[in-house]
Amino acid sequence: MSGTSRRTLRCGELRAQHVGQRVRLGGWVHRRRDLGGIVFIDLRDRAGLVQVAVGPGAPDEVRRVAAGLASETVIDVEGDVTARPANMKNPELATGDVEVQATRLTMLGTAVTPPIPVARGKGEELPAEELRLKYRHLDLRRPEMQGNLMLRHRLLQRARKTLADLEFLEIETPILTKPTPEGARDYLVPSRVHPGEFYALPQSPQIYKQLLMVAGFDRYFQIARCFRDEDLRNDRQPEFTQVDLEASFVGVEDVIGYVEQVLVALWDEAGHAVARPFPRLTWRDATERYGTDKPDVRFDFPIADWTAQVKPLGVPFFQPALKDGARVRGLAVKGGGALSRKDVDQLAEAAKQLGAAGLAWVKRQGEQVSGSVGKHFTPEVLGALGVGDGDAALMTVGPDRVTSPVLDRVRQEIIHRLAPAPQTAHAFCWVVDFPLFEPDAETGRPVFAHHPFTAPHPDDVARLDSDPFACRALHYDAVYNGNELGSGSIRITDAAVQRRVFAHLGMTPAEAEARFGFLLSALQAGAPPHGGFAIGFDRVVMALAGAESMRDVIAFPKTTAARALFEGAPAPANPADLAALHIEVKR
RNA sequence: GGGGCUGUAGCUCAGCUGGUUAGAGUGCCGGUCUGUCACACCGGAGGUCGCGGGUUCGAGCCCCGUCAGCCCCGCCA
Repeated sequence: MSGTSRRTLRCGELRAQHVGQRVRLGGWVHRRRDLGGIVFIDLRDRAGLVQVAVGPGAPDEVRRVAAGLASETVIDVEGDVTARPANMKNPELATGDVEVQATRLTMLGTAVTPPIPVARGKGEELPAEELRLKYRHLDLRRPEMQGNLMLRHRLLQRARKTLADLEFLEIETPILTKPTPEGARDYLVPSRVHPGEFYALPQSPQIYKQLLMVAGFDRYFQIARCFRDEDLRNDRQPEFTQVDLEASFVGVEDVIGYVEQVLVALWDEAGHAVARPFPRLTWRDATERYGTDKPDVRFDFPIADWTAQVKPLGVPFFQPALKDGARVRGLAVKGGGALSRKDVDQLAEAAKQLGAAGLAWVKRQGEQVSGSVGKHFTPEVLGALGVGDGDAALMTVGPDRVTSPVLDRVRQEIIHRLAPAPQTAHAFCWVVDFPLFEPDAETGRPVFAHHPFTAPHPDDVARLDSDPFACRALHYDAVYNGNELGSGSIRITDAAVQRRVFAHLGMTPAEAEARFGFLLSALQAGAPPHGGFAIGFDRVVMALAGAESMRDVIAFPKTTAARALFEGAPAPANPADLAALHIEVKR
């Protein structure tokens, strides 16, 4: 299959079975070892490395070319595949049992000395990320990056096949869409033919896929590129890929079932067996036990409410907050005695940065109790909290909105520092029963926690106006080892309910009509019950590739300042082009 | 928008309390070498210490500003 008119097969595909054959190879000079009388060339392509030998018996022309080959030159080699003598095999190389004795050798593409190395020694540091992005064509040649992108390809194919087998139809939706006032900032595209008007790049195909359900396509999916003009993170790029799906005549169970099948297939593609169904926990339990809506449930190490046990101890650090009705919450750390004073100080510093008053700690060594609030605790009290010999307790006090993120962070840091054995390698879970509203950061007024098309929980619809914060949404998140892999919901299909929701967002009926009239009129045209999900595909690849950064699973990613260093985007526009778009730039 | 870390040879880094001519490994160039696989050995070239300003007799090192990359908070319906 890999053969062409200019090669027999790929370099990395050679095996003992090819011994005796004459082959023609094309590839990049990975490394060259010139021993004088004999030259070895490691020739590389996407399949791997093979050693080409140019010995004293090779034609003079071949020896002359081999002696002058620079790294990363593209060459065309013809030669005989020979078995290596036993003591000259290289077990670290898939092709290490054989080598190619070159009989013909030509340079196809000369290469200047690469500014960053492609071939890297064991333990050698990677070049600065800035340089890796600037010389992306070289960075992408590295076997690690080739492996990441080849895995990404296989996962994409597997997602497609899995959904197609489940009778989902792959349908494309527009990239030039309508700006939306809510949610993330839009990337805007000016219209040439309509002065002063703009398209937006989609933040997700949300409304389109709902329209496809109204149109009767029943099950839709798309490998969708999405765009959000927000500040970036290690796992957030301004353009990213979702495995987006939507289905009709479904409930929460159906959608969760489809998504589990896709995720299990993707993990299988990467060689990991994962059991279904995934465990579920409610949003309330997740935030109570883990302090976050994306808990890492690989570790059975929950946050506990210790208010009842700690309040009677009269610890000065806790008293003022306890008077205001706050709770003391903490973590019983098995083996926490191993945490150094420096560890604890750093944890406390991190806690303060997240708004905690501080982080109180106690260590128990037999009958000895020490720590910042140690003198208030006895072994008996600690035992009741689950803190045994050699363990530690870390705790803080305050409103849940502060203690939850603080203890989430502390819990993650402790897992990182003490590196306990996980109970499972691949811990999926569903977080369900999210609240429909959350308080606005400034006004405290209820605002939608998700997008405004999410259906309220049927048991809570009656409380929509009277007690909005108590209303749950038919919204669910897929979480893997503490990472949110995606979210979805059952949608509102009643136009009247959808109008009420828009009114909740502070939109007048006229505004709702102007912004979402096309959705409202669709819902009145006979809308089936429907719901869906979007899997953050880049995060899936990150997890399965073991990549530290999303940039390592995207061929041409942006920097944290949303720049493309390779091609140099964004860039100032030509004044004539701006004029044609009716745009004047103020600086 | 805010905070932190980093920026010294092509690359990865060291550079003490501010003090003479800024170092190492690797890559590159030249040489020796017939079994290496990060080949080995000998020799050599290579520096706007990110950029701008300031303090000082003197700045890679201290101060201010700025740019870039990375990490985090805000943000991401």
